[in-house]
Amino acid sequence: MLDKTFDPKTAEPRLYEAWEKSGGFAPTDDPNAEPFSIVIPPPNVTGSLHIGHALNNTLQDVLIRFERMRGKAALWLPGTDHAGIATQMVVERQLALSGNLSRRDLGRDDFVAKVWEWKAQSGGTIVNQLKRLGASCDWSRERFTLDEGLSAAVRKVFVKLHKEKLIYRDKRLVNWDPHFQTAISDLEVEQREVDGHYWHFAYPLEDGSGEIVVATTRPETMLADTAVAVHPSDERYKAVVGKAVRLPIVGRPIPIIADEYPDPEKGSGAVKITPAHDFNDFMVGKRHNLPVINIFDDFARINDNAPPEYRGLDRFEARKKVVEAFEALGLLREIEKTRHTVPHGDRSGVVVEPYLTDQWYVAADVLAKPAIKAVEEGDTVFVPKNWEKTYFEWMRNIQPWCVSRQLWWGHRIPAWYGPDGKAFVEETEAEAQKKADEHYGRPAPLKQDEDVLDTWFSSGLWPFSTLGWPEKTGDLARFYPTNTLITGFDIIFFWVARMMMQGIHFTGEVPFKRVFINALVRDAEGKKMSKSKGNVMDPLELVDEYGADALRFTLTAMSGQARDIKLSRQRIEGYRNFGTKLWNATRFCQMNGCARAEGFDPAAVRAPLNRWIVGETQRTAAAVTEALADCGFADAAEGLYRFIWNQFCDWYVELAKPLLSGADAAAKAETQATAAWVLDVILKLLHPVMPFITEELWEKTADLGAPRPQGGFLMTAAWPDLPAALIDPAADAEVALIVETITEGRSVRQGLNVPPSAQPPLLVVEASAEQRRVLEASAALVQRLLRVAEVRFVDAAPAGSIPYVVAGATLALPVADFIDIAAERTRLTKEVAALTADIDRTAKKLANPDFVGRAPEEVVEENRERLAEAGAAKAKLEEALTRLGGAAGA
RNA sequence: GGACGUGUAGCUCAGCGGGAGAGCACCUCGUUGACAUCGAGGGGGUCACAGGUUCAAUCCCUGUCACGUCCA
Repeated sequence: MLDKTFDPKTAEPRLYEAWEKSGGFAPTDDPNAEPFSIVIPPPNVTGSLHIGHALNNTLQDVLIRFERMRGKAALWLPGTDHAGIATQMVVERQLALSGNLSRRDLGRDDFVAKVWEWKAQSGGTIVNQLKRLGASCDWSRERFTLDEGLSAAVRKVFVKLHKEKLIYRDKRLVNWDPHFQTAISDLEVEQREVDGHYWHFAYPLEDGSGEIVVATTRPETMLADTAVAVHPSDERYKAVVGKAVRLPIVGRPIPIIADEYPDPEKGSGAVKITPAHDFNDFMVGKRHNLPVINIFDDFARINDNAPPEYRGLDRFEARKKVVEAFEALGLLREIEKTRHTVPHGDRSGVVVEPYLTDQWYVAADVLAKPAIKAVEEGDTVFVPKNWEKTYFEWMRNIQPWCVSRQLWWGHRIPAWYGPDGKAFVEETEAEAQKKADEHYGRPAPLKQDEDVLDTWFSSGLWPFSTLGWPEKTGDLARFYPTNTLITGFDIIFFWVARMMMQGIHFTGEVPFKRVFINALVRDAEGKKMSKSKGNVMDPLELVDEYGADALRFTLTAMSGQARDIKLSRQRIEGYRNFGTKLWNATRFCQMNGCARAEGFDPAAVRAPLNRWIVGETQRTAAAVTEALADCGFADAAEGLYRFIWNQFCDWYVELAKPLLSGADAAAKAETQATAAWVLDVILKLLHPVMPFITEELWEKTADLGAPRPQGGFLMTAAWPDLPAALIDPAADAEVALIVETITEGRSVRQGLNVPPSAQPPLLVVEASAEQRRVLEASAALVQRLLRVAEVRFVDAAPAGSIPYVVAGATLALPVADFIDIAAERTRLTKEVAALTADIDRTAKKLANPDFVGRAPEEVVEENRERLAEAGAAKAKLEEALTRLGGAAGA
C-alpha cells in the first residue's frame, strides 16, 4: 500500500542514481533507432543553477525523455563553458578578498593554475544541480570547452579561417574595458541611458578673427582633438573652413574641416573630432587623413600624449580638470543638461572606451551569408518563428567580430610572432616554428600571441566539437546535425548565430534543425537575472521545498511562447498538489484491486464508463504527443493536468466506485483492468514532465497484475501510441448525461441551500428512451454523487419540485420543504431572463438574411438548435415559476 | 530614432473569427473509506481605447495610449 503522500526528498536522489546506474541516459545502440540529439547550452563551469537554467534544462529534459520513450536514439549531450571573462572575474575577486594579490602580481601561469583550482573545486556544482532537477543527460559524454579535444578544434578552426583570410589582424578602434583591460565585442557592450551634460567650449581661431563653439559630453577627449568639423552646406562656417583653431590647454593648432558627419541642426553645428576616442570621429579622421592621438593608457588614465599636469589622471578626474581649465580661460560658453546613452561593459559595469589597438577579427559578414540562407530556406527553423526576424536583422547588418581578448583564462591564440613581428598562425608551435624557419631561412625565435579567444568563439563550435570534430567519429556521423536547440533569446546573437556561421562553414551542414527559444525568467521588477547583478533566484531551494517534479511542471506549464516568466510559489505548490492527487488516485486504484490484466485490450471493454475513459485517454495521448513533438510544452502540461485531475480523478474514479464495489464480477474485473491500463498510460505521458513521481509510482505498481510488456524503468518504457478508434461517441454522450445530471443537480441543491443531509428523490420528468435507459442504469451513481434517495420516473413534476434541464431532458428535485421559496423564485426569474436575452439575440441573428445566407450551414444550424433549446428550457422554467407562485401563495 | 512583444477576472496567464476560460485568491457548504497537499457550489471581466473589414471581432486591419525588451 502506498503512503499518503510522495516524499521527493528521499525518492528523487534514489531514483536519479538508479537511472544513472542503469545507463539509460545514453542513447540506445540500436542501429535502427532514429537519432535525436540535443546539445546543452553549456553553463559557466563555475556557475550555479539559477531559475533560467532550471527552465531551459527542464524543457530539454522533457523533450529528450519524450523522444527516448518514443524509441529514438536520444542523446542529450551535457557540458560546461570556461566562460573566459566571467570566470576570470570571479577568481580575481577572490584573490582580492583573500591575498590582495592581483593577477598581474601572480603572473600568468600561477593565475591560470588558480583558475583551474577554482574550477576543480566548484565545477561540479552546476552538474550536481542539474541532476537534482532530474536532467537525463548522458554524463559519459560530458565536455568542457577547454578539454583537449575541443581546444584542438578551436585551433583548427582559427588556423583554417586565417588561411582563408576570414580571420585577420587589424588596428582599429575597439570597445575597451578599462576594468579588465581587454577588448570586448560589440555584443558585450551595454548601452545605458544616463544623465550627463553638454559642455560648450569655445576654440579660438588661430588668426584671432573669432572663435568656434563645439559641444561635447566628454570634455577630457579634447586633449586628443585633431580637428573641428562642420557640414559643407553650413553657411555659418563657409568662411572658416580651411582655417585653424588653436586647441586650448594643449596649444596645438588643428584644422577646421568640412564633412558630412556634423548635423547642422544640432548645437552650434560644429563638432570636435577625436579620432582616437570616438567611432564616428575615427571615420572622419580616416576621410581627412587626420592624425590619431591616443591620450589613454590601458586603465583609461591620461598618458604622456597630454600636457604634463594631466598625466596619470583618471579619465573622470581629467574631465573635471578640463572643464575647470576652460572656465578659468573664459572659454566655457554653456553647460547643458542632457540624457544620453553611454556604453558600459556588460560584465564589469564600467564605461567602455573606444580604444585604438591591434586585435584579431573574424570576417563575420562572409560567414553570415550561408547562415542567413539556411534559415531563409528552412534548413533551420526557429520556434516561435518570429525570432527569425531578430536573427535576420542582426545577421544582415553584422560587423567584424573582434575575437581576441587580453585575458589569461581561455584558448590562447595560435599565432606566433617572428623577430620582425610577422605572425605565423598554425595549429602547433612546432608547425609555426617550421614555417618561420623556412620564411627567415634560419632558426628564428618566436613568441606566442599573449591573447586568448572570445569565449563565444569556442562555444560557437559546441554542436560539433563536442561530438568529436574534427575527427570523423561515430557520434558525429550519427548525431550531427543535432535536432533541436533550446535556449534563451538573450543569446541568439552571442551563441546561436555564431554556431550557425561556424557550423555551416566547417561541417557544411546546419548545426541544428530547430531552435526553440524559451522565455526569459525575470526578477520581480522585470529585470533580466544575471550573476553580475546578483538578483538570481535559487531553484534548488524550490526543489527542496516542493520537489523537482513540482518545479518542473510549473516551469513547463508557464513556458508559453515569447513571454517573461514570473515565478510564484503558489503556483509551484499547486502543481505539487497535482502530483499528490495522482499519487492518491493510484493509491485508490491499488486499494481496489486495480491490476493489469493479461492481454487487456482497451478496444474491447464494454462498460460505457470504461469505453469513455479509454477514448479520453486516447485523445489525451494524441494531444500530448503532438504538443511535445512541436515544442508545445505548456500545451502538453495543460492537457495532462486537465485529463488527470478533472477527468480521471474527478469523474472516472468517482463513477467507477460502484462498479468496483458492486456485485457484477465481470464489470468489476473490467473496471479494475481498465483503471490499471489508464494509469499506466498516464504515468508514461506525464513522465517527461514529472519523471520522479511517475517513476516511483511505476515501480510501486509493478507487481500488480500482469507484468508490463517491457519491464524495467518507466524512463525507457515505450510511449503510448493509441488508435483513434478507441473513441466511442455513444459512450461519451452517455457519460456526459450522467455528469451533467449530477453537476446541474448539485448546482440546484447548493444554490437553494438544500442541506447536504436531505435526500430527496431525483425525478425524471421528460426524457428520451435512451436517456431513460442511461439514467436508470446509472441510478446508483446518481444517488451517491447527487445525494438523492432514488431516481424515479414520473409523468409530471409535482408541485413544489425544482426542475432543471439537461440535454433536453427535464429533471426535478422535490425539495420545497427544505428551501426558501422566495430565493428559488429569484433564481428561476434570473435564469428565465438570461434565456430570454439569449433567445432574443439568437432570433434576431436568424432573422437576418445576410447571416442565414452567408454564415456556414453548421453555424446557422447551431443557432437554430440553440434557439429551440433555449425556448424549451424557458418554457419549462416558466411553468415551474407559475407552480411555485401558487405554492408560495398557499 | 528603428524593431519586436505585451495590455483578457483581485493576481499569474490560456484562448485568437461564431455568446469568454484555467490556476491561485475570495465567499458558502462539506471529514460519504484515495486524496483537507481534498471535495461540492458560487461571486467576479463593455477581453486598453478609437476607427475599419465582416452576416459575425477579444481574435483580422489601421491609428492612439500604456508597459516591456532588443538594436541604434
